[in-house]
Amino acid sequence: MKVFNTYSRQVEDFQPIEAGQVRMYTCGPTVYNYAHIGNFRAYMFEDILRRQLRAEGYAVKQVMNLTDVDDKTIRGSRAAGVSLQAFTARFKQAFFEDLKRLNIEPAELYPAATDHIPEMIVLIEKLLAAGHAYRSEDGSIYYRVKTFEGYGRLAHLDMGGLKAEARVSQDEYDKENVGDFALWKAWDDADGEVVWDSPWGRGRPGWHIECSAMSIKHLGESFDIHTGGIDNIFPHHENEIAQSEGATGCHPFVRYWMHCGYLVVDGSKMSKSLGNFHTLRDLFERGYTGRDVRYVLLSAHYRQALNFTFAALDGARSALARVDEFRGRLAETAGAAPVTGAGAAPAWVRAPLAAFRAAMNEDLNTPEALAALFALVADGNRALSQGGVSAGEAAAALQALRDMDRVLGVLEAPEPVPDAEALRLLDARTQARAARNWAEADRIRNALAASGWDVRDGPEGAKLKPRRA
RNA sequence: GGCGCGAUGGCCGAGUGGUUAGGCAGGGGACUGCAAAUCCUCUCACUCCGGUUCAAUUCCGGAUCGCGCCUCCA
Repeated sequence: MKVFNTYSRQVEDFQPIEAGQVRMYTCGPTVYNYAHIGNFRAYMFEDILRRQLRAEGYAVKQVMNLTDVDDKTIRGSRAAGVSLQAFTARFKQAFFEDLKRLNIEPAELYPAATDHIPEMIVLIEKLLAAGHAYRSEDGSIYYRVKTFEGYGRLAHLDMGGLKAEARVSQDEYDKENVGDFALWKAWDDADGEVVWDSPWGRGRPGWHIECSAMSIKHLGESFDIHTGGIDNIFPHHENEIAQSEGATGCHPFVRYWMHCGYLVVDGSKMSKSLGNFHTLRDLFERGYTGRDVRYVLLSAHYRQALNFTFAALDGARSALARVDEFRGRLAETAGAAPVTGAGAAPAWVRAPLAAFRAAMNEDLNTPEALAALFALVADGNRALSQGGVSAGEAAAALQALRDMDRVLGVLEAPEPVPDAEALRLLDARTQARAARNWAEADRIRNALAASGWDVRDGPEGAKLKPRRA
């Protein structure tokens, strides 16, 4: 399997530290609001990555952090007049609900920042002892960036050329250098009751330190993959490297850094003022499903900017309906036929499956993988129409779809079964048609449509299909 | 100013030094009592200007346009 490593800016062969076992850390949500679809692009990318790794036979241990203490969560909880914990609990729950609706596999572990304050303090003490950090007058602790050789390497930034401009906020006036970043923030009024004791006085952790502390604790001082959106490259991931390697002396902290591109909406960055800001919940209210959204997120390569539009969402729905239709045809042909060995699969099943796997192993090329899926659909439909498909072959094709869906997670969908009343009406219509009573037949067809069923007349009689929006 | 990304047919979106990406939409056909759905099938492309090459959408240079990062946004 090949993956693009941000650190080297190259596609590399993936080799885990421990054979057969992948340890990966994925930067999770800051739980101060409902996540938007741009956020979910990252979680989707990570889901596809872990699914493909598993499909290739690796055991995966994925750790995704929950940032439940930072400026935004503190501000939000104070505005809402509730405790930080109560405030973030609500959005943690919403986050997991959303993941489920997108059919994103759960990570093995979801550590929360507030549960790892002692580990962060230990890490900061190590950095202080190593001379990588210093205490400022107000009791905050900063990372002394110039002591870490190679700082800026991940982001390809030359820190020497950094302009000392006015982006330094006022509460950071006592840093030695503008590039230095906070490991520990001394308490101030805005923090309210959000405070922990530390060897340097009361305060709270900086943002970056949590990921170093939690990844080291749960994955070790050196692990395989670390992911996030490209906006995390700098400063967050750059700082993580400096903190982790600075504290442990272990290099490399991470072997493969992987980042997904932005999601834009109608060609523009998502923003509330443009009215193109969408949470997952907004889309559900408009009648779209997690499956529709998931398909759209799969339709572009993860490193490319993805243009999210409602036209794409509608297109996703149509495309998935075609796959559903195909699976239905296969199931009828397969009947109860057993899935035999791979050798029994016809070429029109084997070739797309091989192409699918090759595409996914080439740095998760999901658009090409979807093309392989549709090659299977088209070739299979053609074969079915020509009547030359055996039950065993159809079963093999169904198995191929399941194999693909192990990675895509978007194909299988429960189909509602017609109720007794609908079946009775269908039967009545069949009799009306036999009597050439077209008016009555059409009346029943309309009645069925009103109750959510489409009637499909075919060579083998009429069938009911759930009506699509 | 520094670093980096992108420009593909109506829309979305892969890829390749010479041979079909794919999806959606649209046209045609099959099927049907009529429909719908479905299936089959077809049209439409590689921002511009140079260069390398037998051959460039693909490589190199430049231009134009769009976008991102440069201290806490996935």
